[in-house]
Amino acid sequence: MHDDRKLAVLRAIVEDYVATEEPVGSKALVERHGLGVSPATVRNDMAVLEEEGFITQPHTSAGRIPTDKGYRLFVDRLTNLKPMSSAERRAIATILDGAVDLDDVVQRSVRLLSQLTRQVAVVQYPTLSRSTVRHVELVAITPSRLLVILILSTGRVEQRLVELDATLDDAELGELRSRLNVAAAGKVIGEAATALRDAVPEGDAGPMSAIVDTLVDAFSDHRSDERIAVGGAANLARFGESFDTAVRPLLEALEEHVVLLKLLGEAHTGGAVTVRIGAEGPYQELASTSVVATGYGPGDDALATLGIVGPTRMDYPGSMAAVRAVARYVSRILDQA
Amino acid sequence: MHDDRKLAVLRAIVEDYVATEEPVGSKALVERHGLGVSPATVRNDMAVLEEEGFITQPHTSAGRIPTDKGYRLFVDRLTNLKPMSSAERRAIATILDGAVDLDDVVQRSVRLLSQLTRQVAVVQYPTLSRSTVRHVELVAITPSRLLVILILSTGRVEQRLVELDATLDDAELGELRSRLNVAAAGKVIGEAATALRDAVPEGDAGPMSAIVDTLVDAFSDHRSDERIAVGGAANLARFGESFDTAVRPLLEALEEHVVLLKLLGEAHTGGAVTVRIGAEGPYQELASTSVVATGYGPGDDALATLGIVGPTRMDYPGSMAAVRAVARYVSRILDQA
DNA sequence: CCTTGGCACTCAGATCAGGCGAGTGCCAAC
DNA sequence: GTTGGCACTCGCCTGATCTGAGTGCCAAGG
Repeated sequence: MHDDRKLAVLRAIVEDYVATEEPVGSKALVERHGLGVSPATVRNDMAVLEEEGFITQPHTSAGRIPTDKGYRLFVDRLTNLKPMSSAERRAIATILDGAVDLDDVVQRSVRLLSQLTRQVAVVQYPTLSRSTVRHVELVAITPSRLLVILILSTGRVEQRLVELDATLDDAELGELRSRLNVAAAGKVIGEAATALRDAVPEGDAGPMSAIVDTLVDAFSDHRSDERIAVGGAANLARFGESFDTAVRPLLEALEEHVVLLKLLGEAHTGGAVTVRIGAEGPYQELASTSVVATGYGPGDDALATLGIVGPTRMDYPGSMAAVRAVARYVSRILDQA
Repeated sequence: MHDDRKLAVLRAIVEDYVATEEPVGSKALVERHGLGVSPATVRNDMAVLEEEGFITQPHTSAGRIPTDKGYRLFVDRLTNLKPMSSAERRAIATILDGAVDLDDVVQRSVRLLSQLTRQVAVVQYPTLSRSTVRHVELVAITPSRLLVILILSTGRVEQRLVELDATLDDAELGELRSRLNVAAAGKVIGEAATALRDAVPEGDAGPMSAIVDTLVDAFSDHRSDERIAVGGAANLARFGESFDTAVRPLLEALEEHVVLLKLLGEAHTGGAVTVRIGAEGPYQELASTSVVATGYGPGDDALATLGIVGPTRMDYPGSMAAVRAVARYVSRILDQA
């Protein structure tokens, strides 16, 4: 038996099943794909594939459907990323180029990804941890209340309100501002934190100390690391079938941003698009969903992750191509900013 | 026939149907509620209620369920807002008091509302349109690139990047900054826009002009008016029943923030909690969902709207109480800020 | 005039049997 | 190694039957 024909059969099964959502039988297979052999031959191949665990029968008198292992093989060895059509490329470019700020880039990316793949899209906001401090700004709201604004290289802006014991005039405020910026500007936030701490005189309990505390707190505040945008939940409606086994757990996971981050996080391996299929990894509740994700960020740094979540029965080549294309384009935009 | 008993029957039907999700028959009714009359009597009442359009039969040999009109009467005349338990009050207080900034307040409110009501919660970010300018800040990133930061009274921060033809030193920057703040600070954004325009010398094409253009653009940018937080979508899983008629259109609406805003917007009538039931209003696709919403904001201004969306068959008294409680508490927090 | 027990009637949903047909596994022939 | 033939399996569709909750109506009682 030709080993590559066996693979061709697997590929055909995956493609048909993804397209039709129905178990695929030997006869339909040879008709739809020009395999050049008889159904009987295909049946033999399928028997072997089943024995090896790549496909399975939902019930005795039905066709075959791919197992997780089958999808895995398909993704790893049989997938040539479907190149995006030029229309799609143009759509990505025009939609993302219209963005006015970081928030908008993320929002648009989510929307775009969900439309391209017709799946649920997830985009993590660029993390603080590797970004640098661009500027610290102080704004007096009243003489004793200060708004501390932190501007990061990624374009993210954090703000905190500080109540002071003392009051400050404009000159003192200006002096404080410049001391803060000298200490922190241009540094990665980890280093900025220590530099700021060092800039506070030993035993100081005045405004400077209070502000630095607030800033350091803002640095280490992982809320921003956990920020995530989700879009295309309406696409869940399309897998009306297994509501309880697939849709419900997924909806729950989408609310749990921590879980989502973990799911996406598995992807963080270089520039490649990562695929998690079915029960791979933890989260058994999500056994019937797959994740296609990749890192993105300016330069070669993967500051954050974006991807899609959908049923294991999904169009992997198309999804992977879309995820890669969007990630590349977003990265390019972040480069310019 | 006693008219108030008829109403009692309607109330009982609504309560039972909401609780059990099943059409309620005359016998079950008298058993569960101490109506003090026989099933036959109730049947007569029900026949009248049906004739008047408050209840209906899904099919001949079934019990009754409330119509939209029935729910409407129930909400308008038969509902005493369920007071929140003291535990619930405390939960609201502790969760919302922990918020660090406006974004966080909104996020927490959504989460809270969805948990209290077990429905999908929607919270609109406070709108720009009525808020005032607290401060304008300029930050030079390079001598010719400026980050313009707009801080509003609601705590919202908008930022824009401006490319200048000229370069500016620190002194010039400071002077510009103070001119901008003199013109805009403390004003409602509409007035701030005209004041800023007036502050630009006739025919000026320099930095001041470019910055003012950017600011005015940020004012009129309605993106921020349309910002919305959605939470608790997982609760949709609970109405597994009518997936296509109820869940799908709702999921789609949740993505369309414009639609959501319109839905919530109908609520803007003073401090009261507004209820839209089923096919009331436009959006026929949402015929089987109801909206419970109310305005909120500092003082008596309703800057924005928050509420929940769920099946017409929902616990109105509970939902209304929760919406009102959260809105009040959020308003109080905005008062302090 | 309202209420109540009685009673015949209706009809959705559950249960079951029979038949259909897609798909399989196996085998003998090429 | 491939192919046609063939008996077999079994999920699902269809139609028939049964059950029971719930109704509408009526005649009797307060």
